[in-house]
Amino acid sequence: MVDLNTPEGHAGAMLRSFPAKNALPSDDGDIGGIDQIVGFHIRLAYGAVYRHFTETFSDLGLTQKQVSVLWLIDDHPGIAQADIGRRLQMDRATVMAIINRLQKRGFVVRGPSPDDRRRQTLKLTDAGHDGLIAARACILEHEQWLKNRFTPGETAMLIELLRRIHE
Amino acid sequence: MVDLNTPEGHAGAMLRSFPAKNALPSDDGDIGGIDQIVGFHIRLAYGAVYRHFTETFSDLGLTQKQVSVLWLIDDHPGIAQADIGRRLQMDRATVMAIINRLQKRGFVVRGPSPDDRRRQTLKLTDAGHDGLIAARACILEHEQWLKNRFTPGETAMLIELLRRIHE
DNA sequence: CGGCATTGTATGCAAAGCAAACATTATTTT
DNA sequence: AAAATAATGTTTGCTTTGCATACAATGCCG
Repeated sequence: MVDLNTPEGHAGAMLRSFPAKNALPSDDGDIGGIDQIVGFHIRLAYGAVYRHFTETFSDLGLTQKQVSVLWLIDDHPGIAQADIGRRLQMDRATVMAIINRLQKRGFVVRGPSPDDRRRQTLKLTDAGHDGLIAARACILEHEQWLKNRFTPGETAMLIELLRRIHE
Repeated sequence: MVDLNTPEGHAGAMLRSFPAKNALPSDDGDIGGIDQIVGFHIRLAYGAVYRHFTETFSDLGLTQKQVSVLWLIDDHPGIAQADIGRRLQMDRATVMAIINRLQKRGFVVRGPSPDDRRRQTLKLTDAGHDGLIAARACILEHEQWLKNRFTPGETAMLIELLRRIHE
C-alpha cells in the first residue's frame, strides 16, 4: 500500500522566491548544487506526499504505515509480523509498535499460528475492515492528486525508476 | 539533500520468495495492486535512500536534515531560521529543534540581525565547517550509490518527475 | 496609533526507527 | 541426541522528526 512514514521535510517551491529585503548574502540563485542531488528531490517529494497523505487521512486518523499494514493484513489474513516487516521493510520492533496501535484501536487481532508456535497470525476485525474500506477511498483520492501531474507513460516510468531504488 | 535513516532490511527482493511452509493464505503473487501505487514506491524508495544515508553517515553522526541545514547555512551565511524552514519545507518549531542540536554540538552559532531584530543570523563555526566538508564527501558517495542504477538521462528524468511532485 | 504578520521560542505529544536484550520455538549442525 | 544457530515476538529506552499551541518581541501598514 502505501506508505507512510513520517518524515520530514520539503523544500521545493520557494527555492527562489525571496523578497528583496530578505535576500541572503550569497543568494546566487542556486543552492550549491543541491538540486542536482537525486536524494534531495526524493526527500522533498516524499515529504510532499507525506503531508498530503496526512491531510487526506486526518479524519480517519490513520498514518501511511498503519494503512499499509491494514492493507497487507487484509490481502494476507494470517500473515505474521515478521512477514510484514520484510514486505514493508520495517524493523521488527517498529512493526510491533504499529500492530500494537492498530490492536489498541480494535482494528486487528493477534492469534496463534497452527504450524509455528513462534509466530502470531494477524487478522482484521470488522472495524479494521471498515477502516480499510474508508481508507481505500482516501488512497484513491491521494493517488489521484499525485498522478495528476503525469501522463500514464510518465507514471509508469517513475514507478520503474523508483523500483530500481528500493528493489 | 540527503538523507538518512537507518536501516532495516529490505523487502523488495524477497517479495515473492517465501518458503513453502510460510506461504501466506492468499499469496497470489501480487500485493493487492499495491505496486501500482506511486506513493507506495516513493515511500519505499525514500526508506531505502534514508537507510543508506544513515549508514553512510553513521560515523559523522549527522542526519539528513542536519546536513541539509549545514549546507544551507554554509551557502547563505546569516540566513534566518524562517528562511531555512521555507527552503526545506519544515515547520518553524522543527527548524528550532534542528538548530538547537547543531548548536549544542558547536556547529552553528546564532547572532543578531542588523536590520530586523526579530531575526537571528545563523553561521557555521569552524567545527561546523569541518563537519560539512566531511559530510560532502559522504554525500558524494551516497549519491553515487544512488545514481549507479541509472543512466545520466534516467537520472535527469527522475529528478524532473520528482520535481513536479514537490514544486 | 492600532491591528496584523513575522520571527523566535518553549512545551508537549505522537509516530517512527533503531538497538539491545530476552524467552520461546525451529532448524541445522555436529 | 545434543549442541549451536536462527527466527519470532516482545519489551525498554532513546533519538529524530513533525506538528499544534501559545507567547513575546518586533516590524509593517492603514
